[in-house]
Amino acid sequence: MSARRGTLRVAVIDRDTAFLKVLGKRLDAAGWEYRVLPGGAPADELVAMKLNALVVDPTALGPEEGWEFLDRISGLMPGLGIIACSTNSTVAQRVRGLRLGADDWVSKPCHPEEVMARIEAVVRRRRRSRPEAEQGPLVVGELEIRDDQFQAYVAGRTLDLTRREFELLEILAEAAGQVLERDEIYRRVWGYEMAHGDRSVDVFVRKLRAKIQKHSPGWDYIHTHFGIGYRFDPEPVDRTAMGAPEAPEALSEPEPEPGDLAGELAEISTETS
Amino acid sequence: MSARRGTLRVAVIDRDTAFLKVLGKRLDAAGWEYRVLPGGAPADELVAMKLNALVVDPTALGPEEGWEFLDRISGLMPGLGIIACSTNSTVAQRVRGLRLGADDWVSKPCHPEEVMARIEAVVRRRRRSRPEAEQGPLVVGELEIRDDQFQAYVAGRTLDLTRREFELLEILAEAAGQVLERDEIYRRVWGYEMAHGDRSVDVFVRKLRAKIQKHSPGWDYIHTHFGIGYRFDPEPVDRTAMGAPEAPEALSEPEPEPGDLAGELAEISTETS
DNA sequence: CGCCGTGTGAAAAGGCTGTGAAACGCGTCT
DNA sequence: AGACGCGTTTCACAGCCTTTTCACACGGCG
Repeated sequence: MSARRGTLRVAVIDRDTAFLKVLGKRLDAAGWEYRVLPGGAPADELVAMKLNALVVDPTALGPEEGWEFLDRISGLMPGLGIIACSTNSTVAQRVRGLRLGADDWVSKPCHPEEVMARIEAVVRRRRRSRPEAEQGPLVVGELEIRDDQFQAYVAGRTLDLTRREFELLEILAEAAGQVLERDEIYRRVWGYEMAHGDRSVDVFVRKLRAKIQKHSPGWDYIHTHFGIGYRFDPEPVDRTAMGAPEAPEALSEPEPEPGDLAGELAEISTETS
Repeated sequence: MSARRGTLRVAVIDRDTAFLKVLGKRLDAAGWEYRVLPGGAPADELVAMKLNALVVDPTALGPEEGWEFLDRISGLMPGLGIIACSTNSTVAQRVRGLRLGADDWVSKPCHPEEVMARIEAVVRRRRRSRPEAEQGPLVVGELEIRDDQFQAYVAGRTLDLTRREFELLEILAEAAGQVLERDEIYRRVWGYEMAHGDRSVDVFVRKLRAKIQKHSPGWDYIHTHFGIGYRFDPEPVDRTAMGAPEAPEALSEPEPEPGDLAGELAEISTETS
């Protein structure tokens, strides 16, 4: 996510000036990028910030709004580390917060160093379980996706993706092999709930496909799952499917052997049927 | 990993009997599988236990051994959730533990419910970040049902189920062994009340049967209960019941032996009588 | 034997997606 | 201010896939 390795991008939602001051100093010293938000921020804004973690005092948002926020934000941004941090919390509150999606809950007063260690632990937990180096440029098929550039490339040439196009591609590529529902895609890219009948996802998929194919024909990346959504999976385009009437069994087509994950996944796609 | 969904497998390394007793009671109540280890256990033994999480009091292992253990085990089993839990810890100790690889650090005395909530949070985060790692792709008979793909497979080959077909199969398979009434099936798949005389469920059961049998003949999965509904139960097809004139006694037919649960249930079904 | 519930095949209806283009919002340049 | 370029959103329509409906055959059950 972040440019440098070891540098994290964090947002802090709190009004506790003393806490903010002390924590801010430490964050500066560590060289982390951070931003303080006085109160709640629009969800799509938080999505756009590409955060690694979020430190939030639920009580700063109001008695009920805090819980709603935890619930909503954890659903909207899976992968974001959420550390709740409040004064005078009860066991029941902490349990509720953790169950709603918080990854950790620290009781104030607390040492900023410990808060940072817990942020690191939460973020590390996420990265560690992704064997693929997540911080490096993601390379799939002929595509190279650089999050530090907000751009994708093929053979070093830029695809000229717009911001939304890039974010859509990023979301899809990070969940490569997995089928994502339209609603979830919309929620994670646009940051709010999709209205019924909204075709934005479809339209952007089309634009993405066009730009990708222009630079990397010979590969199919985004597959449609009828009635569900889309799946990102780079695979060479199947030439046998083209209208060549002559039986081409001589040239061994890439028959997906059982047990081969790529092969399995390939057959799910709509165009296979 | 674990047999049932929602069930976690945990090991606790501690000597604090009071803590162990209280926590154990809660773990039992929640139905989690857990094991208490008095002291350190060989690393390979821990690996073999296929744990979701590990609760450990570093001080129970000795002044220095605790740190070494955290370091070693977190490196050895990335993906394992590690919750440290000790009395009278200092900020420096907690920071050190978290940096060494612990995912969370709870200070005793603590409420077992909070410990469990924190375990859940740690495991949840690990799972969410590795979607492809099967969080339980429900395997029954020769069938493999993957909800992250909205598809079912036999020997790695997709059944090409449509969305409704998949949802029907999922509902049935999750209630494997018990008979579901048409009304309930309809309500859970379609989301609203079934109109009188609606044959949709029947039609989709037929489609499902066709697609399943095409890929997995030799097994019966969906059984009809006259006047009631359907029951999902994978069982080898009974060749003796077939009116096949050619004597196939050479190939040993899988006779459902008495005492076998699947066999017993089988006799309830319509076609058996 | 007759009734009712279920299996089956196919036609009809409905919904979903691909696609091109127009409309809109926004910031920049002249 | 107005024109312009750019990116995003909305719209309409065609084509295809899915779902629903229907008619009929079959089989259990009283």
